[in-house]
Amino acid sequence: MPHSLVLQLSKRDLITANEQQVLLNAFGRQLRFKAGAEIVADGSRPMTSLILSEGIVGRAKILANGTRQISALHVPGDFLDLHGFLLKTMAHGVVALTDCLISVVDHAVLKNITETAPHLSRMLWLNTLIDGSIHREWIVRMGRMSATAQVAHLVCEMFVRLEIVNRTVGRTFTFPLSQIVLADILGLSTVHANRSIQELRRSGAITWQNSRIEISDWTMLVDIAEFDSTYLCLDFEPR
Amino acid sequence: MPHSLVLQLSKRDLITANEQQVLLNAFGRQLRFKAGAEIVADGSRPMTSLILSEGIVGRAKILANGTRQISALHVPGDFLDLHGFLLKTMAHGVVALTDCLISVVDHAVLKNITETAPHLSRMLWLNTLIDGSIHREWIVRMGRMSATAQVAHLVCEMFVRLEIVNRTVGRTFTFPLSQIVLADILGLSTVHANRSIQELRRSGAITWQNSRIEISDWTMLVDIAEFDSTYLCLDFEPR
DNA sequence: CGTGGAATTGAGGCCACTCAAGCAGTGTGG
DNA sequence: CCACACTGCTTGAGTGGCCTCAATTCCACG
Repeated sequence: MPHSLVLQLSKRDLITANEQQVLLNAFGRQLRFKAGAEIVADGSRPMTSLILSEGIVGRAKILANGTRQISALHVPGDFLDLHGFLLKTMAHGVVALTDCLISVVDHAVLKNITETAPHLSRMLWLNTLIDGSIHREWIVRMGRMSATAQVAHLVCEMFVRLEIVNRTVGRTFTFPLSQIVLADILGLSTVHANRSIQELRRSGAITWQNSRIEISDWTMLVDIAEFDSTYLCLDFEPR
Repeated sequence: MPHSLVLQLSKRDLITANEQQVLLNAFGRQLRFKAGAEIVADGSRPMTSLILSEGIVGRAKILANGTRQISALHVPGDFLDLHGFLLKTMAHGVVALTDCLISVVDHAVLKNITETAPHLSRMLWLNTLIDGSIHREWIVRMGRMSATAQVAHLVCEMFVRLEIVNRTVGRTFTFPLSQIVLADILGLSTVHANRSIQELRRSGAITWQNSRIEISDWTMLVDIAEFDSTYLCLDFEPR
């Protein structure tokens, strides 16, 4: 089984054997983090970028009043801070939401790829563009959708993203995030996140218990969420 | 005066005379759009990317119930859809919020740059990474900040971004967007956007009348907005 | 069997929403 | 030159979604 990163890239364009080799050679040491651990500190200037191999990770920002907002969610195969390669200074923290396994790539190696492997560089660029596309969708979700629709949208997105890296089984997947974390993703209070999840359950589109989500009615779920997967860039084509 | 795009890139790293030439040679024909015009359609597959020379542009998505959410705002020197180069299919529309002047770059030319000019390619990549960084900040803003703080944050961001491209005069700048558009940016109703602006005016941090914003008390404004410019990537350093 | 974290429920309040009307500035046609 | 539309800003009133605080239940685990 290829690494989830290769699965993700190969979903969007052909990654040659040679390019795969370059990528895997770029991987340095592996790190493990416990759920709740801070992986990259807000304001830091990392010299490496991180690739998630197992677990779920969030990009988070803590506000003055102590509240937290999670601005991105990551599944296996995602880069956690590829943007740090060029942005240099982190404007948010990166936090493990479950136990995680992570691989490290030196920025020097990334720079070398940009100097010698144009197509692979474009695919890494694409990786960050998909990040951005997801961000925009979240902005739309947060700005104009009801709490219940937001939950539905998140479930749709997670299902599709996890399916690409073979972390779904049929119409089900495990999603071991507490409702406290969910609330920080959706920009809601814990109480209201809970009630919104309940309402979505009552709709009959999903069942969700003990970190296990089953999509009982995909059509209904998509309808509630107004979900259109275009923003996830799922087409295989030359880039 | 160099083009605003060069101003923006040169703020973050040295752009050589040769690189500037490559960029300006990439510019194709110019287009004009009236305020309110659709520049790129949601779902389309453009073969070019657009650079804004004059005016203000938004990336927007219309929901089923007819409401609109603007997920990004663009000032002169910004690429409007550089992400379209690799994402291929637009997952949102691009709309002129004022009268605009725009330059066109063929994707083929961009591809050639990625094949032959690694550093310039990284700077274009950086451009899209800053986009993404702004998206994340907006998510935080929308998820966890009060309406008034949101307005304050937007004013801070717009001031800094416009200052880089010389569109500010002292502590003032023109911001010719209606409150209807403002509401679509902030994810609020028009009425509440209006009341939030009024509250910010009452605080004494700004005056805002007839599309002209003056920042009377930058420190107070930053304080209300919890504004930290790190996410705008304003440091000049090798990338 | 006690403990602690997470999920759930209840009650009350506030922030933001909708609907609707009034006002001000600007452009247009008679 | 004025009546008039038209658009955008402002205000009022009433409603509802989401919030806070607090208590209770549930469940995994030592």
